[in-house]
This record gives sequence, structure tokens and C-alpha cells, in this order.
Amino acid sequence: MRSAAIAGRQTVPEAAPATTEEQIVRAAVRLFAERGFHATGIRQLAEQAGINSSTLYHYMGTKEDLLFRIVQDSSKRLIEAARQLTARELDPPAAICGLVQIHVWSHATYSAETAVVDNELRALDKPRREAAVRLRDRYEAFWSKTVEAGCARGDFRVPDRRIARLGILQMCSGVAQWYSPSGKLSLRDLVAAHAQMVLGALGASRDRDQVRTLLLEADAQPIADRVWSQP
Amino acid sequence: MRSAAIAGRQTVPEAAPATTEEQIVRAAVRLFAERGFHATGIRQLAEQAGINSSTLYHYMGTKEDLLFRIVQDSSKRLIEAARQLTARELDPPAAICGLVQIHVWSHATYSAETAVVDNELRALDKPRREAAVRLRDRYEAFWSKTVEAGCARGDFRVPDRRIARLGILQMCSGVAQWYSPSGKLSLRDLVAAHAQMVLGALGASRDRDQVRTLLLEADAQPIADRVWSQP
Amino acid sequence: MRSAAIAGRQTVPEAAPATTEEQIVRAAVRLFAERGFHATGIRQLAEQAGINSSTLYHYMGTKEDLLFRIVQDSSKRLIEAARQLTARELDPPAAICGLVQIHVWSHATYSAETAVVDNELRALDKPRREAAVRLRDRYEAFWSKTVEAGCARGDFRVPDRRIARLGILQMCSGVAQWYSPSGKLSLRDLVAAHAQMVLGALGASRDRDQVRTLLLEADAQPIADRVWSQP
Amino acid sequence: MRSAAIAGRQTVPEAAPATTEEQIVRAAVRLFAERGFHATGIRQLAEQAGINSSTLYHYMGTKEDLLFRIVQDSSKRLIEAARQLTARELDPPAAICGLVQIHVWSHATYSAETAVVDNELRALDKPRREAAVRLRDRYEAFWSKTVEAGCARGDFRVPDRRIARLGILQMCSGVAQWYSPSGKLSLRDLVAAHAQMVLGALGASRDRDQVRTLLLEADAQPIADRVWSQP
DNA sequence: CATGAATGAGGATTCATTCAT
DNA sequence: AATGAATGAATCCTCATTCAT
Repeated sequence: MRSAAIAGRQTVPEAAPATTEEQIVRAAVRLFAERGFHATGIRQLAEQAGINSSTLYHYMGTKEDLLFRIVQDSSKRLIEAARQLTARELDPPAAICGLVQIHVWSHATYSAETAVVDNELRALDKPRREAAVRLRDRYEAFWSKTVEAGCARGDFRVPDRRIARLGILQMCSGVAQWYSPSGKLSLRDLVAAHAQMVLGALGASRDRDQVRTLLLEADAQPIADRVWSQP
Repeated sequence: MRSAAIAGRQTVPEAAPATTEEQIVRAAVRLFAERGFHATGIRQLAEQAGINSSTLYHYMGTKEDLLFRIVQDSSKRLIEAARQLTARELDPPAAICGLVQIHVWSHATYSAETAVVDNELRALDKPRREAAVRLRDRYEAFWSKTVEAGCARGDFRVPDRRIARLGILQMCSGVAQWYSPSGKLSLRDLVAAHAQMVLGALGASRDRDQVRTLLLEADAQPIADRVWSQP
Repeated sequence: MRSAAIAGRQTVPEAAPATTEEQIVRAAVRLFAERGFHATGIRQLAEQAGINSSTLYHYMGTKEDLLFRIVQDSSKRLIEAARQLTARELDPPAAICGLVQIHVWSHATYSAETAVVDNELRALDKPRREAAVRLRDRYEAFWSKTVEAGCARGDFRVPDRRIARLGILQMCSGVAQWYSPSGKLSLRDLVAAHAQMVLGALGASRDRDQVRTLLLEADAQPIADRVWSQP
Repeated sequence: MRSAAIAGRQTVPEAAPATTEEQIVRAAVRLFAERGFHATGIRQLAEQAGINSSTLYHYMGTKEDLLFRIVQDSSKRLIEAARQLTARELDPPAAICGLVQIHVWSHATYSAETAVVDNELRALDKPRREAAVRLRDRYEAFWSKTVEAGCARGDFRVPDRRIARLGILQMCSGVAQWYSPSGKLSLRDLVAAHAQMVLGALGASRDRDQVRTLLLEADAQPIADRVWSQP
């Protein structure tokens, strides 16, 4: 198991002393990602947040409420980033590189948050799970549209657009499971490697220099950075 | 436990009525895949297997033992398939197509079993988790070697071999999450699409006809079929 | 507070060694009567029944299920007794004496059971509370009919039949709160006194000898005895 | 706590807007009566009083303190009413009618307050419960004395004086459970019906006109009205 | 006067597991 | 081979209450 990657957040240093609520959410994100929702006890959660377990209930409704909040929050950040990117109306190859940049950067930097979104939806009850799936669908729609556009323009050639979208998303999500920001592989290289693989998978030309150019053109990392820094 | 029971959705219909043991393993595979290990209660398990919860303990040791056996069994099948394939010493492009064929077919056909392997390792205690990880590593080693060989021979061009291996494996594992054998997408097309995307991601030439030829050359599905049918 | 009266059951000695289930129900009846449903903890309940608190859940569903079972059981016994009595088609004065005999005897002898029925209905959720109220209404209908008949025949003269029914029932239920079977007041005298008061309240002639005769005619105690002895 | 707050449904409309304290007591009376002491949470109490739950602790000491104050206050009002009535030294039949008038009117008009006194004493700890029981005994002593006197004078003929006292009190208390001031049954008729039944139960002559005369003679409702209106 | 934060004890219930039958 | 009874530990969550602000 590649759990080392879960460490997460240290990238953006935070000056303000963490409020109790923040500490709870952080603890929850970490534990839900590491052990899973059902394997995380309310007492561990409290302990990790440095408070008594009953105090949790001043801040979260239910344990499940807390999960849902986390899922919702992280999903919305990704959606917002994709929205900002696609608003630029780049060509499909640049657009897909931008999406990869956002996705991979987010999954590498906020691996715990994204792992929760990717793995713990099934712990939600039906209405919330459906709400979470709708959010995920809204996010994936940005990918769909870009793939469609690229195929329509002849930039991409894929056997099946849906399979392609699912495949490249899955590939890029994988980094949350193994990438460690403290290792020697840089985020930049990680992103570039994925962009190159994605372009290849989509049947687009994928020369290393072209990829570099497309990533520069997309310049999506600032977007990702921004959406994850907002309160 | 006769490990034949793990097969799940039987491709080749089996005349023999399921033994109690088989039913337990089937129920476990289904529930662990659907809800996760920790969210699966021993009583649900028993109910789904059509027996009393105490009776479970004649067949499985612990709930965790049961998980471990499932993980071990499924992992070994994949390993055995990959072993048989690589024993043929195909050229890297054909070999990688064969691996994709095995992996995708297995994840599509035995989605519950593979999902358990992919998602529930963290529920195992340390020694068992490490044993399971060793099995996974043995399996992935076949992929590593093939990627290495392809890169060495110039068939593949990737920015980072480890990232490539992880990326394509992740992509191919994804099918367990969404593919439905009862839908209109055929297994053959599913496999072909993935082979094509994987070749692309690896920077190999990925003309559709070439892919078809490589898949025919690899002819790995019979292997997969066989390893999953064994007792 | 007159809690001494709650002791209850010892009247009918029981040869068979109490099963776990019986012990649970007895403990519940006693505690629900003494302290009330909400003031009775599941652990006290278990302790009084001589078992571990988790074992309770093999026998009762929920604590509330247990309450409902007790309410239902006791209500049905009273209904059955009243049914058997009214089947004799006595004259209203004798019939009302019989009802008093059943009611007072039951409330004196099974004070815990009847106290639970009388006081703890509000702890039930809506559907069960309504079911319990329906049972109570079925029981009180026997009283209504008898009062009506007596008024129609001129045996009784009351300002308002509904008030009368409620008043005399309430009066007779009171014994569960204070009567102690181990005190010096005999059940026979207790019943006779209430019969006399009820007849008076209903405006019927209430000479002591008449009351004695009516009670003999009704001869309802064997009925009460019987319905409470059934399993 | 200014005890005026306990009044509840104000017969005489009060101009002054309810103080926080009054609202707390009103909420407590209502909830303790409806659901019982143990089923009433401190937070519901606060919500119903329109304040934060911590604020409660400025007004009540403990939840149990609050219950005790309510019990004490209501008990004292009844005692005071009975004292004023018996100070008139009426003949036993008129006196008993006056007591019924007070008791029934109070239980009908202040059903929540009286229900709390009648049902929730067991939630008090021993010293307070005993204090509450002493108050109840002081109240019931007025009834005892009147019954005794009536029996001594030959106005009443009862098989057992204690049983008689308990029976008629119980009968009259019942109205708190079912009477609705907004229904079509008037308080006057309710009281008259009970007076008539009580006289009958005591073996006194109970002609309707006599009852009316006795009630007029007792003229106790103004007393009840007054004691419940005092601050 | 009023409150939000905080807590320890305890609420009911379910957990995986054992064992005698 | 199979089960019903039993349990201790743990589950999530709510309780009444305190206190600094």
C-alpha cells in the first residue's frame, strides 16, 4: 500500500493558528483518506483534532455530515478550477493539458482530500451520495466536452470517447495514491509526464516539447493553487 | 476453502450446486466490493450467504482472514496469468497488449474480486497487508519488465517508466468501477480500446489495425479465462 | 410516592425456572413501572435480568419494542377478560361490578404491568402509540357499553356518560399506585369497596349487601386470574 | 424565580410581556407534562423558551431544581385553595363539593401543572421527593378530614375511608388527562358532574339539584381562580 | 444577561467472536 | 455441519452541566 503519499497539505504554509473547526476537518480528511470513513472512529477523530469527542458535535452534525462537507468542498474546488480553465477557450490539446495540470496537481498536493472524494462516496446515504455524484459529473463534464471537441476537430483520435474520458481521469487520479511531495519527483515533472501520457492515450501528437508548450499555454497551475487556497 | 468459489459471476456455468463455502466467499466478495470491508457486518455476510452468522466461523477464521484469502486468491490468479503470458516472450508491444487484455478482462469480468484487491488492502493488519503488497508487486513486476523492455528497444518512449507503469495500470483497473458486462459495450471492444490507449500513453505507434494484430498475437484472453476458472 | 405497591407478581407462584426472556420482561415491567421508560437504562435492565446488556438484543428488538410488547400483552389480557365477562350478558349493575372486579384485581395484582400501560404510552412512537390506544379503546368500549346499557335501563343515572366512564375507570386504576398485596387490606375488600363506590358514582343503589350479591353474581375474579395466568 | 410564571394558560390575560423566566417555566411545565421529565432535554427546553441552553442556568439551578419548583409551586396553590375553603367550615357535603370544584377546575385549567405534580414526582431525588410528598399529604389531609367528618356525621357512608379518599381524588385528577378547555363541555358542567359522582361514591344523597345547591354554597371557584392568579 | 465552546458520563445499539449444544 | 445464546468492547451520539467571554 502506498500510504506515504497521503501526507498532503504542507505545501501552502498557513500563518493563522488553526481553529478548532479547521483542526477537525483536517483530522477527518487525513483519517478518512488513510483508513476510510468506516474505519475511522469518532474518538480517533477527536483525538487527532485535539479535542474531546463530544466537542466534535458542536462543529459537525454527524460523522457523515462531516464527510459530505469534505466531499462537497473538494469537489467544488475542482469544478471551479475546471470552470476557470475552460473559460479561456483554449484549443482542445491545450485545454486537456490544463485539465491534467489541475487534476494531477490537486491529486498530488491535496491527495487526502481527493482520495476521500474518489473513494468514500459509497459511505454516504443515498441522497447525499447522489448529490456528490452530481458534483462529480459536473466536473467530468468539463473533461467530456474537451475530449469531444478534440475529437471533433481531429486533434484526438480515440476508439470510444467515454472510455477515453474515464481512462485518462482514472490515470490522473492515481497519483493521489502514491505521489509524495517530499520525494524527489517534482510536481512539474509529474504533471508533464501525465499530460504527455494523456495526449498519447488520446491519439494526439505528444512530442515532449509540444507538451511543454501546451502546458505553458494552459498555465493552469495558478488556477489550481488559487481554488485550493480559498477559505 | 476450495478457492474455486471465488469465481463470482460464472462465465462458464457450473453445474454443481454452490457449496456453503462458495456461497460465503461469493457473498464476501460482493459485499466487500460494494460497501467495503469495514462497512460489511458479519451478520449481513451470513445473511447473504444464507446461513447463520456463527456458521461463518466454521469456514472463515476471522473476517479479516476471509478478506486476506480473497485478496490472495485473486492476486495469485492475476500473477499466474501474467506469468503464463510473459513466458511466451512476445515483443514488448504485443506483451503489453496481452497484459492489458488480461487485466482489463479480469477487472471487467471479476470486478468485485479485483475491486477488493484494489481497495481493501488497508483493512488488513500489517503482516498481511505487506504480504498482499508483495503479491501486488510481483504482479506489477511483469508490467515493469515489459515497459522496461519496450523502452530499451525503442518501442516505447515515456518520460518516466515508473509513472508510466502506475498510470497505465491505474487506467486499466478503472473498468472494475464502471463496466457492466450486461451493457452493450463488448469485452472485446473494451479491451481493444484500452490496449490502444495504453500504447498511446507509452508513446508507441497505435494504429487501430496494429492494435488488433497485437492483441491477436498476444491472444491472452484464454489465459485469463483459464486462471479464473481454476479451482 | 406510593411505590411500595409496585412489587406485583408474587401472587401466582411459578414452578418453572424463569427463562432469560421471562427475566428480561419481568425486569422491564418492574423498572418501567418504578422509574418510567426513559429513566430506565438498558444496563440497569440487563443487570436486573441478570445478563449482559448486549444479550438483551437477542430477545427484544429495541427498548421501545420491549415496551410495546409489554403494553400489548397486558392490554390484551384485560380485553380478553372483559370479553369473557360481557359474554355472560349480565345485567348492567352486575356487569359493571364484574368489570370493576377484573380491573381492580388486575391493577392490584399486576400493578407494574398495568402501571406501564397506564403511564408509559407516550414513550411509544406514533404508530405504536396509536396501536396501543386502539387496544385501550377496545377495552374501554366494554365499559362504555355497560354504562350505556345501565343508563338506558334506568339502573344508572349519570350527568354525562363519557365523564362517568372516564371517572370510574380512573378511580379503579388508582389502586396500582398504592395497593400493596402484602398489606392487611384484602383484595376482596379492595374490590368490594371499589364496586360500591362505582355504583354510587353511577347513581345506582349501592347497599353493601347488594354489592356483595352483584359481585358474587359477576364472579369475575376467576376470569382475571385465568387471563393473567396464560402464557 | 417569580412564581407568577407558573400560571401557564392565563385565564386573566396579562398585559406584561412574558419575562424570560416565565417563558422558561412555561416551557418546562408544558414539556414535562407532555413528554415527561426524563424525555425532556435541556435543549428542547431552551428552544421552547426561545433562548440558548446555557442561559437556562441563570434561571433554574438544575433541571431537577426546576421540576421541584414547579411541583412545589403548584402544590402550594392547591393547598392554599383547600385551606381557604375549609376555613369556611362548611358542612361536609358542601365542603367536599368545594374541594372537587377546586381540584377539578385546577386540573382542567392547569392540566400541565397538575399533571407534572401527579406524574413526575418519581424523577425527584429522595429528599425532594419526600418534600413533595409531604406537600401532597398536606393537601390530601383536607380531603381526609372532610371525608372523616362526613362519615362521622352520617353524611357519607363508605366501606373504607382511605380507599374512598384515594378513589375520589384519583377520579377527579383524571380530567387533566383528557379535558380540553376548547371543547364544548363547559368547566361548570365538568365540575358538577364530578361533584355528583363523588357524592355518589361517598354514599351521599346526590340529587342533581342538591349538587347544584351545594356547589353554589361552596362557591369555591373564585378561590381556585385566585390562588392560580397570584404571583 | 446571554452565549458558544467545551466536556465527562452515559445513552442505546451493534460489533466480531466464542461456545455449548 | 450448524446454530442460538451469550458477551465485552466498541460503535455513534446525546446528556446535563460549566465556564470564559
